[in-house]
Amino acid sequence: MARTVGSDGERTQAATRDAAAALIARHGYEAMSMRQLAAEVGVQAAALYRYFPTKQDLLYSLMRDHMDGLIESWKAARPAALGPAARLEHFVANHIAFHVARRHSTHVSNMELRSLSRERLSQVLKLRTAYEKELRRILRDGVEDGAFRIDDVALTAMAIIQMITGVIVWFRPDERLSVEEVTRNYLTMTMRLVGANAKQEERHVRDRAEFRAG
Amino acid sequence: MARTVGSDGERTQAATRDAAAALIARHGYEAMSMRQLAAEVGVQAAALYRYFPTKQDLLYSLMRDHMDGLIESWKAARPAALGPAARLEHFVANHIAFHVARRHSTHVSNMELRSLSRERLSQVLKLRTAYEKELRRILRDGVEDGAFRIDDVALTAMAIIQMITGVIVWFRPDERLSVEEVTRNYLTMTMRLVGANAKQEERHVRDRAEFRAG
DNA sequence: GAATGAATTGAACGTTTGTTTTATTATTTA
DNA sequence: TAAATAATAAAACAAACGTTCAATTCATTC
Repeated sequence: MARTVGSDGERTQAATRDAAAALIARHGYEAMSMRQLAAEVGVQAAALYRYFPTKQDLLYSLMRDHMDGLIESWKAARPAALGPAARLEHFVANHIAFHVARRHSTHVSNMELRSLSRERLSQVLKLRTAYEKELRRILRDGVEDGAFRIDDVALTAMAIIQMITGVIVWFRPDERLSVEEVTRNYLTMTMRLVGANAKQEERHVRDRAEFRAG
Repeated sequence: MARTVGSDGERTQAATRDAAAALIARHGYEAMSMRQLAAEVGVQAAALYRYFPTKQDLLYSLMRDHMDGLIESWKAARPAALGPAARLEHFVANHIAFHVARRHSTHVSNMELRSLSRERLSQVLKLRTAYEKELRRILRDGVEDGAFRIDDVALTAMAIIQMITGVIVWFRPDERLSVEEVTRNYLTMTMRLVGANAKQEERHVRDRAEFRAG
């Protein structure tokens, strides 16, 4: 036996990525064997090495794509000319939407950093830091123009990110709450968390209406 | 070679637990080998099997102890006769103090649930649920007596737990902020998150003073 | 000081691991 | 239709894995 009928490199590679994300999310990177992954894809283990030189290359590729996608998604969603409150709202909404839509790779990116080599770890962390910087910027702007009351911007940024990323730990889309309801709740909690006052909340609601109007 | 001079079962077992928590926290359960663990303890791998029948027994033991300790710690710290706001404050403070003091086993308990067998997983989850129930109770009480403004108690409880457990992801005790400062920040954020109003905040400050006085 | 039990070593077991190599077949190109 | 290339299977590799077992030495008790 060798090449099979209907075999297609691109399809195999894509199927490998999907299956790997799912398996690693469920069992962990170390617990997933290349043979197990290959079986899921419907191929022999050796075939995977045509697309990913090593197991760790596969992991890095998943993480890298996840982070690139996250940053890209925020670049596309972020409003340029709005006030801090409205920008924070967009940030939270985009973050939740992105992560809920990518539960598997989110789990991988959050849990398997320790399986990366030094250089690759620092590459991924660099992207992560850049992303977090966007949030800190929003918070700082909000403090400066009086929209937020925050004691420590860096600490608050970490708290918010932990909170809104944690959605995927308990949230199941087919249960009691919809993504929209969950997002609305987290938006409310976030705005309170940063001490956005009522007056400010009114203002950002107005901003949002203007933004959506065009 | 066989029994070594000064060897002591209890000491070896305790050292094994500590080393295992540290190694699993750093490299993951699957990535830690029994030989690696034994080397850390200063013993041969076979010796570990005198104290833990299998590798998974060791993991379960760590998690079990962690959860038991957490619940025990809350039982000892929780104030009986105070209002929701004061009780919430105690909950958050105790949670952060406990987890910061036990970074390693916290990491293990949060990351390695998937390596447990079905029955053991459900045992640990049962404890976890019981603990979370305590928080939900506080939140519900606060909603009922008007101290908190909360849309969804279950969702808010998860958000708070994710947020305050996340401390150990970024916090290092030897850096910019002390545990006390960090805790104070998280307390403020939590109280705002649940919509505790100023009037209520005053009240719980008074409660706290009374609690500490008596 | 002999007997008993506790603590550990060292070697070995069968599996499984990530990965490489070689051969073979399917598809595409000329 | 022949040649070239892409995609895979099958088998094999050494290394590492969790675990077991018998032998051996330290510590304690009588």
